Amino acid sequence: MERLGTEPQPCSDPNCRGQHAPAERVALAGALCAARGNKLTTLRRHVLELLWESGRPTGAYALIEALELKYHRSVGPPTVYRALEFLISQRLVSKIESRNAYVPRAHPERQHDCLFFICSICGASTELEDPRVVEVLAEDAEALGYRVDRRVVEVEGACPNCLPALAR
Amino acid sequence: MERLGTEPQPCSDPNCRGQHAPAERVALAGALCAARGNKLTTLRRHVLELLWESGRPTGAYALIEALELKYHRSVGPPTVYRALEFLISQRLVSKIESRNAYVPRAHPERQHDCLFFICSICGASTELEDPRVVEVLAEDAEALGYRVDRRVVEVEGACPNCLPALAR
DNA sequence: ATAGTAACGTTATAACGTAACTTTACCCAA
DNA sequence: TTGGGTAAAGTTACGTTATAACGTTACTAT
Repeated sequence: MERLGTEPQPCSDPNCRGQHAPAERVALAGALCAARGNKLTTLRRHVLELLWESGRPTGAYALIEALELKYHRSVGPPTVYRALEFLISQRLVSKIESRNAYVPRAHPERQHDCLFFICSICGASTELEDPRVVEVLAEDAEALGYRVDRRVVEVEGACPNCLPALAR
Repeated sequence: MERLGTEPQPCSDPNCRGQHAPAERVALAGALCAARGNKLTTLRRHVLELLWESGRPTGAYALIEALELKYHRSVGPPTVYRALEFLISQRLVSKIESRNAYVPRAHPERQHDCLFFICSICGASTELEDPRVVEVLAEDAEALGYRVDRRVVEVEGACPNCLPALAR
């Protein structure tokens, strides 16, 4: 395995849910890419930064607008989609399929697929790792004779912040 | 609860995975709608029939083409999307979010959300019901303080039919 | 220098989905 | 039976998400 030296270290808590500053996240991402022999170019880093700063699943076209606003660079859809493709391949980002939107991953160094809770009121999402889900799906796949390549697990609902507002 | 009389009865096996003829499925769907005070109109029935006959997740625009071919009726996107919306509301159809495609549900009389296995080679999908997934997600939601409204669980992989072809 | 390659830019278009308004079909009450 | 109400479907136009195809730039390595 690669040595990270004095570079930023991943958080050791599987369910910390990303309570870290965007800059720290992006620095770790750069280190991970380098260790894997890939490049987190300026464009890719900008997209990742915007995702961390957004705080909620963000669409590709919203990213295009944000790139213009914050970094004064005007890019076409293919450019952003390619950056997203790269970030996803590096496990730095996941797509939320039920929203056609993208979120940064808190633990890019991990192999597992994530599980997402999405609040339909405020739009925020929470990433979670639960080996039980993986296990149960693996058993079902086994019973069906399926080989599993990828899991999409998204739970839509109301988050703890928004629930009280609903009761009112 | 409503009485179904001599009308078609749902299959009693939770994991039968829809080994029934499309016509039988559509008849059951009509009975269910009627019992709920809703109408499975001709258009809605045609869409449902096409989905059963397709055998794999099918996009809205593919349905539009199929409607023209099989029933010689030319419809616009809103018409098909409205039919799909109705069928989903009646639990007769689910959307596969990771594919932007639609599948008929084997057990429309059940409340639960389904779980789907999708073969990335042949494109076929398999519907499954697994209370363990629901339970685990409910526990996670509880821990996060989330209220669950809807679950999207889609597993992409290779089905038992296609796996052998891959090894070759 | 220059050839190879990876990333990015550009144009156009495909694929998916919906808003807003009109028309039709059907039911029911007077 | 006729008119009025309502649910469904038709129509037009457009918004949103994603990709194909091809050109350009920039770095790397010899």
